[in-house]
Amino acid sequence: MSRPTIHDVARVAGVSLSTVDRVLNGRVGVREGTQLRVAEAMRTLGYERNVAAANLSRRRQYRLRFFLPSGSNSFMRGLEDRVRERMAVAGRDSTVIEVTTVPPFDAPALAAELRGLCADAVDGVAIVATDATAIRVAVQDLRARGIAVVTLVSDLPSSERQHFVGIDNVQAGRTAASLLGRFCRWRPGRIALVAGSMLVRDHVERRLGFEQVLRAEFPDQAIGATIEGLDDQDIVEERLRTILAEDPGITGIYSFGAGNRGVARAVSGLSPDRRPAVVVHELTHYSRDALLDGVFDAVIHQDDAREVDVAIRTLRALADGESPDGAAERIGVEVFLRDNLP
Amino acid sequence: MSRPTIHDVARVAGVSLSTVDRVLNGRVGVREGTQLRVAEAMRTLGYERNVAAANLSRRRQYRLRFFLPSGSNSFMRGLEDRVRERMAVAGRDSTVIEVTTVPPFDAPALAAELRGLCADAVDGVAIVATDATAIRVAVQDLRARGIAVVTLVSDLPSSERQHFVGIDNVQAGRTAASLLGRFCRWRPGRIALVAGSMLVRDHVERRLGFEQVLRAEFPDQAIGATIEGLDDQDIVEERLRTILAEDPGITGIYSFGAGNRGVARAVSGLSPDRRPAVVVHELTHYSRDALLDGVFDAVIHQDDAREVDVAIRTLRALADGESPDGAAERIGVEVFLRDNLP
DNA sequence: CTGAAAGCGCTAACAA
DNA sequence: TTGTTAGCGCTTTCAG
Repeated sequence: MSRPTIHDVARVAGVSLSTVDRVLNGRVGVREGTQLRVAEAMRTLGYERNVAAANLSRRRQYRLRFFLPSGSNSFMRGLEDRVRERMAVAGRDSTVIEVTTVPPFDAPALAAELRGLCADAVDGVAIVATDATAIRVAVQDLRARGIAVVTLVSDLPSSERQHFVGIDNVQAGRTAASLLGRFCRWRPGRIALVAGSMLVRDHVERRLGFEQVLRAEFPDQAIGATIEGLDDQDIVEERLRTILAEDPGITGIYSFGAGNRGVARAVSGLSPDRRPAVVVHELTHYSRDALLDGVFDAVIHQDDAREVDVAIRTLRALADGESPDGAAERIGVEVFLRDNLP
Repeated sequence: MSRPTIHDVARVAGVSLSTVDRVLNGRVGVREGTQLRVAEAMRTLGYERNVAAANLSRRRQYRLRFFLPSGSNSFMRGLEDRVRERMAVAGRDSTVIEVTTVPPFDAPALAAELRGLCADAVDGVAIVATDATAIRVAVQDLRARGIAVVTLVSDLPSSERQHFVGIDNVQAGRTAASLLGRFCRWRPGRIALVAGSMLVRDHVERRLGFEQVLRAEFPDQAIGATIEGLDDQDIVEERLRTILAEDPGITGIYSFGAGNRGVARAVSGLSPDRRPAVVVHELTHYSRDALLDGVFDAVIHQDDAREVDVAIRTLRALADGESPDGAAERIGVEVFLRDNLP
């Protein structure tokens, strides 16, 4: 009726509680035969350890640390807010969370921070990775010191991070093309691309996915001019204005970096009937307003609150030596229109 | 440094553990003055109860029960699968879950089941509601017996259910219009509507939202014929075929009931260049295939796995007398294209 | 009205 | 190699 406890296991195996505890936790100093008897008892009883009780007894604390880029990027600031919200209530799950911000795109700075971490002060870290060798090495170091590592939002492939919490950016690009292609279907033309920096892996992936789908499925839409806005709204605005003035055949815009405010300003200058369909990334205060004003048609989004939660759960599981449940914790590419805003 | 415990509170207030416990749990038999001293101590220490320890001590079990419609509706069967997945691992959170299926749209049957529930066998129930007075009364009864009640997927407004876990269907309809309007923007025509039954509240709401947006924002698209498919794929297929044959000006189809297979079959009979844009509800095995085949353009979805999780968390919180965190647990209207499928 | 003591399921010294 | 014992933070008898 109620779940079996170590007492039951001990009784059935004919040993003491401590012995059960030892084999349960894979500690040394138990004769092979005894181990087998205990394991057997567990199996027949269908024993499952009560994690809450174990944590209570052990006074277990999960000490986690988030490394986020500093700067004015709205998405990152939102992400930080979400982390701080979790910080405030993390005590309930016996975990303490800390945040460190580091200059964006500054691999040496991040690597230095990571190197400074002490294994008996932190159980796991979540990092918004910059794709650099220094970071890969730092991650390898952390793992060697027994610290769990997940990447958040931006991945670091072929490193020793144990998990990536974020969206598939190729899929995001494909989705954008799928939307824009349909939005412009009966009106052949060119779609302008606004990148942040093609040096950032996410942006390259988004563009790749976009081109794949647009080429294959929407031959009446060509890829027009591509501008690199460096995630700066003013640069984006100015270049985009120029392009739009030069080419009246632009039917759509896909912006896959930051600088949404620049896109909004450039587009809202146009007369409504000439306005192209616009798809951008990340739902923020600004992109939300642009959706509501009818300046943007769709926003491709990743759920930052969910990403933070998943990162926390994943790090806790990893710290306990469990393997996180990938499927359940997947972060999807979300699509927002004016009408399904949260 | 570590969180204060009732020991600390007791010491500061100059009382025993039991007294702290009594005021903590609002039990009777504590002099007013003592109560205040204890409350004061809690405040100054910033005491927060350790729920895990409390549940351990109390050997608390959350006993929850889901009532789902039986029948072949793919979405409901998927929902049931999700509940059963949770059942299997619920023990870890000291909760036991049971599922009861009842004939769909059969209010008396559901009401009878609910009436049979015993308060000392169940702490909370989640029901996929049928909008009927008998159910409202049954819910009132459950609440009177101290059982927590949430509605799932389909709400029962102005009843005593404590929470609704599901999407806003007006918003879903608006989103569909927003998509279809854009998909057909440069090609004036008529959009055909496929309802399940206009007797079901969800469907009425979806249609309402759809009309609102289509009328206001996409005047070049009229609302064409509306068919009532009774959630039966064969009926849907036949009627839709008729309509499509009669009216070559149909640019889009919005199907907001079940019967997706019927829609897919009717549409795939058309030559590709005459094919209307198609938006349907609920991502299932079938709608997924239709998306991949390019027969459907978009699917409006609600995340059933998430709904089940949220329902469980909400019921647990309600059973503890807490008020669930509405904002964090909101279920959004999701949009899937071929390219952002999970 | 208040307090002492036993115990929830598990872990961690410390003995044996 | 194994067992005994005292907690973790809280609840719950049962006395006082």
